[in-house]
Amino acid sequence: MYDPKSVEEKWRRSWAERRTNEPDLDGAARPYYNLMMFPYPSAEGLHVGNLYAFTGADFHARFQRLNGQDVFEPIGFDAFGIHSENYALKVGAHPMDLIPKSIANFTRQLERSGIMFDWSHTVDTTDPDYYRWTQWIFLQLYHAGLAVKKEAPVNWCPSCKTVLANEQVEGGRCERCGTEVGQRLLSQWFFRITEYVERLLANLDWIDWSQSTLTAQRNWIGRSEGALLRFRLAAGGEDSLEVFTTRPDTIFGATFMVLAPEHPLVEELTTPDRREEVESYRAAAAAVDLVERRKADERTKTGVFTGGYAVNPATGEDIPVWIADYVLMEYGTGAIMAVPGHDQRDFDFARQFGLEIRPVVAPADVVAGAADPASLDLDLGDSAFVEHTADERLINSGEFSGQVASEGAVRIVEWLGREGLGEPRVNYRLHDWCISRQRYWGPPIPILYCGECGTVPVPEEDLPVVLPYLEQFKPGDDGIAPLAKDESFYRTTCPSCGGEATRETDVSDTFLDSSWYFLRYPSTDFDDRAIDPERTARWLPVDTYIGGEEHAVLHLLYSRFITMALHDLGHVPFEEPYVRFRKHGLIIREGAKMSKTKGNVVNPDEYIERYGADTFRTYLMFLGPYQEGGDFRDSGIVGPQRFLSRVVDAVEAAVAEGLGGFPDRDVERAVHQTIKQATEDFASLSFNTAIAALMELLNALRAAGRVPTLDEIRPLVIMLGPIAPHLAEELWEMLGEEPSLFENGSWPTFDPAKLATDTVEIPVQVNGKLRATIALETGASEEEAKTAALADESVMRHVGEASIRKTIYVPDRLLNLVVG
RNA sequence: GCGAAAGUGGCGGAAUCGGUAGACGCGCCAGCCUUAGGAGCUGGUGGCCCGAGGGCCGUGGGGGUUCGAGUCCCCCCUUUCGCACCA
Repeated sequence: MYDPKSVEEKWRRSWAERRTNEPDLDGAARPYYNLMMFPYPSAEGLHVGNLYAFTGADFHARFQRLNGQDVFEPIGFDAFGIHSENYALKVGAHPMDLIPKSIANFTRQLERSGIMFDWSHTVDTTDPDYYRWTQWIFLQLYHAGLAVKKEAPVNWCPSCKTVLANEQVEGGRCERCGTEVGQRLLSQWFFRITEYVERLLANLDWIDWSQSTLTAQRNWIGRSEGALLRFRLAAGGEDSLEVFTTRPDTIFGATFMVLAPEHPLVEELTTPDRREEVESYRAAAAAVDLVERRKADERTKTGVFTGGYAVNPATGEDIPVWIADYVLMEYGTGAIMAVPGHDQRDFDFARQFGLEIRPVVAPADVVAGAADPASLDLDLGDSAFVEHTADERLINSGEFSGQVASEGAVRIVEWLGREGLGEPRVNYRLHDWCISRQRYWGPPIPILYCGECGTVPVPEEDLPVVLPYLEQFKPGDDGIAPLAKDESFYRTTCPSCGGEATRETDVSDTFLDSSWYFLRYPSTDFDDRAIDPERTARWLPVDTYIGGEEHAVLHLLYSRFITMALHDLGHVPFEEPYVRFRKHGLIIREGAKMSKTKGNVVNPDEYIERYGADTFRTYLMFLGPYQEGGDFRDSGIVGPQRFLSRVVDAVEAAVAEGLGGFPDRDVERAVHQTIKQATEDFASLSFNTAIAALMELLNALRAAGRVPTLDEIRPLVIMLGPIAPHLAEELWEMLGEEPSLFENGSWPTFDPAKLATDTVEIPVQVNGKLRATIALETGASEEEAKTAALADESVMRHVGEASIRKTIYVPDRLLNLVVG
């Protein structure tokens, strides 16, 4: 009789007493750091998606443990951020009161889940003992010149008079009041992640990560090679327009220029007669929020002519300068040379406003048939010519006409370079990381502003800058950050001159909290240092990190950057934090995405209460391939439940019978086969097939009412350890072994010799179609196989009178007779 | 639009150095046990045809390579996820 409740309670208590899950952080001989993404502790409690992620990571951890590793598996809470703050606002509570309750609830749920967390090393990002070190990291970056203040646009709700995160803007409107959102320029703190972009990119070539995650990071970084070109203004003067282009070969086709509406030279270029129109266009562009502005969709191109001209450095022609919102200030230089012949966006724009379209690239065969490539009329039809071929040629491009385009590009840049009008340039999509948040629920940025000394970092010994308990933490009616309303917080004295100073009132981004939490876990015992050198050297970098793909870019990229920066500053001895990263899949329910509005969210508590944590774990990992996710169907959970209960029956029967050894060769082979299969599956995180293999073994051990021997069933019990740890521990004890399984047990090994069989069943095909299966001695020769096959009635019937033209024989696998 | 992944029984899913498609589980069917069963045990279960010996079809669709294709190649369709006017 299997009673999960009592079994699980018994072993939960035993593990806590024995400190089974707390490795010796200073003395472990084979340290293995198994990390999972720490959760945001929502008030709703633990989501099954969290548990799915953690359970898979725990399967892996326990497998490593049984293989002799000293596994460190910590957990913590990512509790700062807009999410908590908004929830608190919604329910009319204070995050400082709410979060501890949520954490307590999460902890209770996690403790019942059977995951081998080391609860003596947890982290809570909202704890001053944690965020003092988050602030310390800010200071390290500040002193290294990697934290700088600059102006940047933010979303702004004119009704709520507050800054909004991109996620808070829905369809161009404020998610709270429905007012149209605009932009505002604000001075904010940035981390100069772009300084590290080449290293962040280069290391992707060797870190062992899920392929799709690597690709996502590469795309996010968005490296593109091209050139920076300078266009003088036709009106003369010092200023010139700089553009980034990946197609410098098309410069002869640049018939106009387009600037982002916010571009600083718009003012200078605009002629008096155009001023009114330009101003109103700029105002309209500023009224569209950042999110909406980027939604390409079906938006038709808009723009206005500034009245100004620039000089195309290749043709020497004056070309008109326009502004349009399809050019983004934050990419490249915020200005483009428009080549409507070879860029669809420019083409659309030129069509819209009747601007000249001049083709300058053509397929090689077209050029070959032309008399003079420097003067070639080409009809583009309804779209720009953008298809790239290796041999396409330049046309209508002066002395470069007729050259292969890719070579022409190099020549043209060289040519312009001699005039000081251009140079090769690599551009990135990645921007510096804005860490300022004009909100309440985050760590205050440790900076002071002094009338005498200017910007002053808070001295390390004054950390933490404690976030005060503010009754009114709501983002203000006046656009001022919540902390800016608390005089007792922001009024202070300057540590360098002793004069009056004010504190920075923005808090930092949650992603900063999570960018280093894994560095803290092993060092939580120390309150005089963030990262203990010895502990860090022993346990880091992380051996395996498992998490969701939704963090493929931001969190994983930011934490790589912070680690790299700390490495350069001498705080950690490695520059990549996660040796191995594996993404897990997403879990859906009954074929549909889980959501609160649909009311189909799985509440782990209910299932654990009803079936026990072991059954729930087993089902979560059985329902599909871990790295791809799966469909949680209530009807499916009884499978694992029956399986575990049959394991109990089998072990009880084996113990009652009390026999050892391997009396049955086929069963012994099945045991070895299963060990092989399960070992490989566990190593590759294929937990669903590992569980299936154990089910198969159990079926074999119990076939036709047989009772397994103790030796037959012991490996099964051990391999059940990572899957159903409480039950495996109970059965381990039942087998007379010394608890804990995870301290004393070791993963079984298989004997390749025991895998072999005397005979094999192989399929016989005639002309590729299966006609029979025959039993052969293992390793039988082709002749023997053929003889046996031809003795088979069904084979003979299909061979008939025809002669065998060809025989394909794969020993122990297949025989195919080709007749005709 | 770009990028990534994926389409297999009634269902969740196995099997990809090309070699017996459907492991394992759910469900379903039959039988056993039981006063009873939303319990347990045994066996069966891709579809169609059938003269009961077998035959044909079958991994989103269409072509191809091969003795042999779920697996490799080309074209198309669908779904999911990420990015999205990136110059």
